[in-house]
Amino acid sequence: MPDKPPFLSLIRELVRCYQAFERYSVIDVRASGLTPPQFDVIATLGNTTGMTFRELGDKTLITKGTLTGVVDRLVDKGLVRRDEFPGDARCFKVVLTPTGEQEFRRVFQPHLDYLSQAFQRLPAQHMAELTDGLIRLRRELEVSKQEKTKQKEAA
Amino acid sequence: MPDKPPFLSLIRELVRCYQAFERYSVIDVRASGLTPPQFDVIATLGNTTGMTFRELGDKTLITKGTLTGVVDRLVDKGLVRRDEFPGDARCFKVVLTPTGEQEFRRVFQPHLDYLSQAFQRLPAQHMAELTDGLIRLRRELEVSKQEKTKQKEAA
DNA sequence: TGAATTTAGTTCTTATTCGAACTACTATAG
DNA sequence: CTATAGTAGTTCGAATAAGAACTAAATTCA
Repeated sequence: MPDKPPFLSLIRELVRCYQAFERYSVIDVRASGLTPPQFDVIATLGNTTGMTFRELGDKTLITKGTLTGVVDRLVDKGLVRRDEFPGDARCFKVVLTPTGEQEFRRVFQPHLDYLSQAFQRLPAQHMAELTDGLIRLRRELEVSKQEKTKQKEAA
Repeated sequence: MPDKPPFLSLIRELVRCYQAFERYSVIDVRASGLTPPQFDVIATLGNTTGMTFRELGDKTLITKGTLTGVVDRLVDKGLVRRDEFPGDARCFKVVLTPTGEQEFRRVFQPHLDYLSQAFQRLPAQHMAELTDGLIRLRRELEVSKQEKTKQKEAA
């Protein structure tokens, strides 16, 4: 059996580490009564004056078709509102309602505290190196994706 | 504004890096006519004599409820079969059909080649360090999750 | 100005995704 | 041997998820 190329190990560990994080995080998120995407939206809208679907989608990485449904359910729960967007009638400004603000304060900081517990035993130096490594890898992936997309468009 | 704790940057980059990888990978996977989970199942069953739902779920990280549907659709496509499992009437052995084997050979190695292109510019040393860092982080997350789960059970 | 193009959100379809309840079968304890 | 507990898959319900088609509004540009 030939040696496994190093990039396969890296992919494997990237995926497993991400999943381990999600599995840890979701325990606390679900306890709040919100789904992970709903939590993500509330967390993103907190301490802002609201934003359009496009902005919200860019930050949460939720595609617009999905975002419509997520926001709908948050509106049903009374946590979020679609406001007019002055100057562009195509847009909405998605804003936390007072109840939504309250919910944000109730769940956000505690969730950060919860997350921080899992990182306590990692030296800051180690975290910084890992962060840098991930940034570099992401750049490579984004560049490669650009190249592939261009190849497609050219065809 | 206080400094952002290092663990938040790390989380952010872990998530973004993972998503960047998925977005790059999925371009090639979709071109094969399979969905990502379907591709994952085919890739996992390739070069094996088949395995139970439980094994398949463990390897692909797909939960059993989801796996039923994924396997159903692969059966519909003629790529996979549910065989009897001798000795335990509760189990199936999920196996690639000859068409499935053919599909595996058609898509698997080319996908690895596709993936490897994105990693070409990263030094092997760099990949190895990043892999190690991810493993350490995953351990911390798994340990923390264990602790949280135990706390819940105790309550 | 007016046609063509782009952009913002919604809607629709198909496929996951998870958790929980359920069925059938197996293993274990007494 | 039998009541109980555990395991393997399926089914169900609610929520995502991506992409494509669609509507309405804004922008470009001839």
